[in-house]
Amino acid sequence: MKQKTAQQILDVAQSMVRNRGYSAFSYADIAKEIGIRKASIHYHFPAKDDLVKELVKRYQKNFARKCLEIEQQETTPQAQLREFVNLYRDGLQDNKICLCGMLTADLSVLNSDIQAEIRSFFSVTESWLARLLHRGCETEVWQCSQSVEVEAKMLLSMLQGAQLLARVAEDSSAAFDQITGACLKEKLSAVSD
Amino acid sequence: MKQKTAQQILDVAQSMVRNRGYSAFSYADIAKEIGIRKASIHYHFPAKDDLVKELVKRYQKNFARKCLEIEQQETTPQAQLREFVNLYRDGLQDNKICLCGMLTADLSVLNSDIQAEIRSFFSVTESWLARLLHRGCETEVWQCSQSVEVEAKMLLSMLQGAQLLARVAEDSSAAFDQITGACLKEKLSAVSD
DNA sequence: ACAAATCTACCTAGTAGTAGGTAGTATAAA
DNA sequence: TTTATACTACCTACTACTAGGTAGATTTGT
Repeated sequence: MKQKTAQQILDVAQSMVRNRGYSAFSYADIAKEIGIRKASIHYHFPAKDDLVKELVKRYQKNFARKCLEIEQQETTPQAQLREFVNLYRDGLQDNKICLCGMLTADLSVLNSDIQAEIRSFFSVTESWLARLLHRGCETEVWQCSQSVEVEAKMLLSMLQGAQLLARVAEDSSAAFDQITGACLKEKLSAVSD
Repeated sequence: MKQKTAQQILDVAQSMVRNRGYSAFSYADIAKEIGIRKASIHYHFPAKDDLVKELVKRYQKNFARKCLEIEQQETTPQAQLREFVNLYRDGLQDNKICLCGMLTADLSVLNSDIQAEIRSFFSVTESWLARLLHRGCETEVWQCSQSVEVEAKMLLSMLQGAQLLARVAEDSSAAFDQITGACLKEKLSAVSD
């Protein structure tokens, strides 16, 4: 039961950042949502930046865990790529985008500690995706016209952009699927499922 | 000379929104930058939302004009696509991204008027790009595996995402070029210039 | 003189953050 | 076993400051 409130604060904060961004949520918002006082949040996270930094760390940890789970499934690279893309569908129907995607938009108002944390997130994710693409090329499941690193950057850009553009559509998830589906079709000529 | 201050306000506001986002700039920031008082800004734009709405309208108008200029150049579709992508390089070195891309991240804190204005921007841009792709397909300059509309959405996503991800790189413009360059290579097998 | 534009001076409501206090719980000493 | 100490997790009540916004006087251009 220990640290229950702290977790709750992080959960609510994450939801708010993913929906509104860094500058558009306050300790008062979180306190109201949970039903505690602002000061209690300051007890767990002295400053807003402490909270957000912790948020990014936790997010990266969870994301890395999900990636590892995908990696450990004994399926084709195509299926793994599809699973990876599916991670980005999470929260879309509630107008939430990737925490780090949102914070990248807010990057210039964040302190350098958090900036570094965000950079790290993308760096790690990019490497993971590049490794997946590399496995696909090695097993000749698909061919990579350019370096897997650049291809990974491209895919990541497309995913972040698709999340963003999905927000302006009536049905966010459907819009996201349309865009990424088209991209997957190109990357993975024929997918079974 | 009429409306000189209003233009100046819009210019500074645009720069700030593109850099920090909607919630992270204030009338006080603009006033300080220009060297006038907050109240003077309220004279030209009674509420923040009036200012931002005007901002989006002006942005769309300028963007549409640039697109028209590209369209009227008597070059290949490839060159026009390249020119279009180049529009998205503007401001990157100052950590600025597309105004509407940024505001899409802030979408849930914006009023429905501005939301509609942003939706319109993407709708128009998407149509323009789809038409360009269509011309390319018709003249058999390149082949479109899927509908030009979906292809346009995909490209737009990639551009918005590339702008976002470019922010976390040391050299934003270079990162942007790397990502989009790879994408253009795929789309435009061989480009002359 | 008139009107447009800008000013000073203010308001209300919110922001992050702090000071100090209070239950309840765990630990340690007598 | 009682008592003293300290810690966790919250609270109320505040500070200093910033937000968007307004009223009304003053300046500026025609």
